[in-house]
Amino acid sequence: MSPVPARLPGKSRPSVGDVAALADVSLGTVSNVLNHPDKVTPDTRARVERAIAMLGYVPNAAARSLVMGSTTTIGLIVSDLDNSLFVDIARGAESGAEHGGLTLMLANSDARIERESAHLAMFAQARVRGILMTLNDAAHFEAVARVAPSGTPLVLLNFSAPTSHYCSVDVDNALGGYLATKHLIEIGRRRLVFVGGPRELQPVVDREKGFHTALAEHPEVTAEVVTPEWINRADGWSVGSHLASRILAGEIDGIFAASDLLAAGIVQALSSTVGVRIPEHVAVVGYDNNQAAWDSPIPISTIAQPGEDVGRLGALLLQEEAAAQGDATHRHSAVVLPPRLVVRQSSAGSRTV
Amino acid sequence: MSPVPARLPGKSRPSVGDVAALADVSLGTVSNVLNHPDKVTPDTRARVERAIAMLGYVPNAAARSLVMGSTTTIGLIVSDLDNSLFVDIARGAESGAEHGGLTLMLANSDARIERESAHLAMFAQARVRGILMTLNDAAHFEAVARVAPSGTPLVLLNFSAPTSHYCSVDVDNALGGYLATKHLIEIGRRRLVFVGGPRELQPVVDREKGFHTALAEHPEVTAEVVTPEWINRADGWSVGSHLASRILAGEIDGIFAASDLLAAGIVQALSSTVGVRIPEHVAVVGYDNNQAAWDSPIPISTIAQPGEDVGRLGALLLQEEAAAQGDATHRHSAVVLPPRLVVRQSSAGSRTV
DNA sequence: CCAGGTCTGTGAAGCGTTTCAAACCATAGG
DNA sequence: CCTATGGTTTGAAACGCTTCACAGACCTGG
Repeated sequence: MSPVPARLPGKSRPSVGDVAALADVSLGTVSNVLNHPDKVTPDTRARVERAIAMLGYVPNAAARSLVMGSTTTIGLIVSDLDNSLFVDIARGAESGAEHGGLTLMLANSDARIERESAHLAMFAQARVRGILMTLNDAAHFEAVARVAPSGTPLVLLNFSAPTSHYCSVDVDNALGGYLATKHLIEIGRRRLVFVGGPRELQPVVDREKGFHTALAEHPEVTAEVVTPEWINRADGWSVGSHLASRILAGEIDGIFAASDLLAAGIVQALSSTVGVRIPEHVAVVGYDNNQAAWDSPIPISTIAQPGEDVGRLGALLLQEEAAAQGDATHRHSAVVLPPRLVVRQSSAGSRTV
Repeated sequence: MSPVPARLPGKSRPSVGDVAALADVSLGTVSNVLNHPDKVTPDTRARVERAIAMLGYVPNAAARSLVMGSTTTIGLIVSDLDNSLFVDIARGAESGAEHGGLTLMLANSDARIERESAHLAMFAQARVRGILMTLNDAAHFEAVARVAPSGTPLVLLNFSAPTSHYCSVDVDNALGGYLATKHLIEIGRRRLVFVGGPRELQPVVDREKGFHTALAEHPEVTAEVVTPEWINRADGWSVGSHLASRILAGEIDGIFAASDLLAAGIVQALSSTVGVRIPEHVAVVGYDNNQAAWDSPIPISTIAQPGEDVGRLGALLLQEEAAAQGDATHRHSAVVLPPRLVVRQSSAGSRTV
């Protein structure tokens, strides 16, 4: 009665053999029903399918991949599931994988090298078709390059491969920095501050580079750089507090922060400073388009990263590379996607002074 | 020179056989070096290990699990990676798995039944040791119960199994509702509103239940219930706008919202209403301890869910159940964890009126 | 010098699949 | 009635690994 077949305690799961016996056909036929249904007479197929249903047979992926010599899975290692950018990337990667009939296995490394290595090793043992991996800095890259399983295509995400041994999909952080700065200048700001993080974070360094590029085009704009310890809300808060008096003094009228959390902290600090108005006295632009940006009391302008595109494109590149295995003609490509500016209240309109 | 062995294009990956040949030992010995190093003489072991390194040999998990008859992996299906609660659960599950020497495979279903089924099927084929799965409502449970692979332990998370066929780890939403309401009453509020979501969401229904339980203990408190279409920020915003005038009129002095997003929307709407002060005129408590709650201009009191504990405990229960496979003495347990109140500015201190 | 015991290392069997050459069967044409 | 013809079905081989009963080497004490 129950669709769930009661399996005797001692009995292990049914195999093709059991199905074949029940349907009174050979092993090969059962396999054909599963993989080449058209090669089997309709009524034989029906008999086999009934047997499969009765036994609750589920193919064993391990056995299949053993004989096939490859799996139908790709692995993705992300560095921080708490950051919505990486969730977007995961989403994109999943859709890219699905497009090629593959399934995605997701692993979270918390940006810790030993966890990255462990997951890499695990994926290698699982003989995944390929591995997607987000990376934040050069140190991690080196560690990864050392242990990366040869023979398994690896595509780097959110990072530009310094060597031509890997494909990569990155977002143009310099362009993002340029866009943010340009925007501040275009709405009339002339005294800018870049608030960045530690030098180890390559993306932050690149964003600052874009900041300076935009400035180079506008000699009339003055600029300075503040480097907090990290790029969280708390860091933003203390930077904001420090800057408040100078803003009131008119020495600063535009802030570009290297992350939305940083920007949100700054906005929070400034909002609670009597007399400072955003965006009238100072315009603020963040980076990432995190929830923190639109969730802020004063919604914050930001640079949005195309996370889903990064993931999807990475998955596609991976499949391309996997298909070209052994074919020496494959050239690793380093794709760089453009971010885009999202204007919100924190930098709306032009200067009121 | 390079630690990465250049594999000839046509040649496939090395197997135990290749290692054995190079090290001049038998297959069994290589296997022993890998799995029972103590059964092998130190220098034989060294020879084998050198061969492994030279060839860049990586064991094939499929072949191993085929002969072993089981894998060392457990699967987790979460319904929404954008919600930090589920990320917490994933973290906990990972640590619980690790504790038992297992690895976690993470899949995201976006709360769509067809994706849940697909992942369930995929895990079944992969012969995972067991499956952890977050569930939001009874409809999903029924769909899942229909397709759940028999023979693979399944533990439900964030959901209380209505039947005794599954273990489950849930959070006591009624208690959470009770705690929130009790808190509002204790800081002196007497005219409360519960803002909930649609009836399909069991957790919301339970939270409301707790609301009424607390009220029953305090006949002097009046209460009403508002049911927006959904529980997002936008819904909160419109509820807040509606309620503003009544708050000014003194008809309402405490709000318990079924989610932090809802609460954040309400706070946002009220903050922009001239004359309404939080918490002086109205105290607000949310639910979930999402980023939205502490990120709000006025940090919002909330009920924090022990997501990591849910995940970790789930993983442990799963291992217990897997170990007891076939042993009829295993009783499925339905664990219910208590949430806890986090007081922030939105309900700080006592009434000022 | 030999019986008995202790370690090491061996190699065949088997795990659940897919594939592919060969066997089978029925039908149609000569 | 015999032989091609073509579509179905068969079953052995192979995938990479672990296990386990055994063989070989070495040592110990009598």
